Amino acid sequence: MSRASASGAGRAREERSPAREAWALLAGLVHSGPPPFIVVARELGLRPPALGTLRALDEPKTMSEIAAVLYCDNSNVTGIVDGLEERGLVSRTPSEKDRRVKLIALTAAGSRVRSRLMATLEEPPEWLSKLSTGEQRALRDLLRTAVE
Amino acid sequence: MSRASASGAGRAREERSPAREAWALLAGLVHSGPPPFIVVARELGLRPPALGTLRALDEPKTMSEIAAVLYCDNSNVTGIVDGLEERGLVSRTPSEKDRRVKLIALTAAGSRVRSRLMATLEEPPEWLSKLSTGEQRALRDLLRTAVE
DNA sequence: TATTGTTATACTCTATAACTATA
DNA sequence: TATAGTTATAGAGTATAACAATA
Repeated sequence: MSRASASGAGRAREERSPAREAWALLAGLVHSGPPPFIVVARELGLRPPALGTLRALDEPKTMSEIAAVLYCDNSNVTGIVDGLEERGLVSRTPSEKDRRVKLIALTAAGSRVRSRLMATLEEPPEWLSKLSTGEQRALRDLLRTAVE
Repeated sequence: MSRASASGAGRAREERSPAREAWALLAGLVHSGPPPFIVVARELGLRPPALGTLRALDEPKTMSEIAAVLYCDNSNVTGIVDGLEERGLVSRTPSEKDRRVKLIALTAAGSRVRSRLMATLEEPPEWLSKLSTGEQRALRDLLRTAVE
């Protein structure tokens, strides 16, 4: 029996799924260093959910929208925004259209903190920077295709 | 002035750094759905740090090693392992070489939970599965290069 | 009635510091 | 002395349920 024993369709010279291998390789690369998000959170003296809230505030958002971004219950956002408000990083104002809704927006100080955060997160990791420019372009083009 | 105004070396036809764009595209793809790790944690009734501990236990590890994987203080691991031990998912036994050290190992039940976890995490996301096989191979090869 | 956000509660995660038991 | 792990403490994150205000 020299035929492949894997479960895939009947393709000669069976190979391990390239998608699965790519995904495993990517996980290994991404987890190879300290998680940037946690590192930045410590530098800024904020906890990850608070930082995730700042990241989401590219424009003002409601409490519910923030809960959706954080994948947590609505009730948690109250405390998280409370903390950010006490630090003077966000403001909380009722919407004029529907007074049940509160709009959370960055203050000037919050905008500065968010800029520092985004600058760090947008910095490519070492494994990516060390690829050749041609390889970086090839990767970029593949990811553009994936985004469609 | 038709020359590029960006800060890079003097290359004609300046382009945005392909590494930065690739990194931004990747972040967008990875954050496009609910975080699998959090989803699985809820399904299994475990919190992310407890799940991260199980994931790390491909073989027995010390408390300190687990703390390093979780990027948290040593003292936190006590409570996390306590919870896993109460659920019968891990065992805690002193090392024979150095009795200060405790070795944490999966039980049979813990091994089953870890298998379910890993099966989910290893599943490629939709954006990757929908690439053509050729594109998947090209991505895999690029990532192999990055790993070296 | 339904929805947005808050409060109350209980539990988990987290860092710091002090402690123990080994080395 | 130094190290591995624990305990104590205080504060933040989390889900559930009940609630107030608004729609």
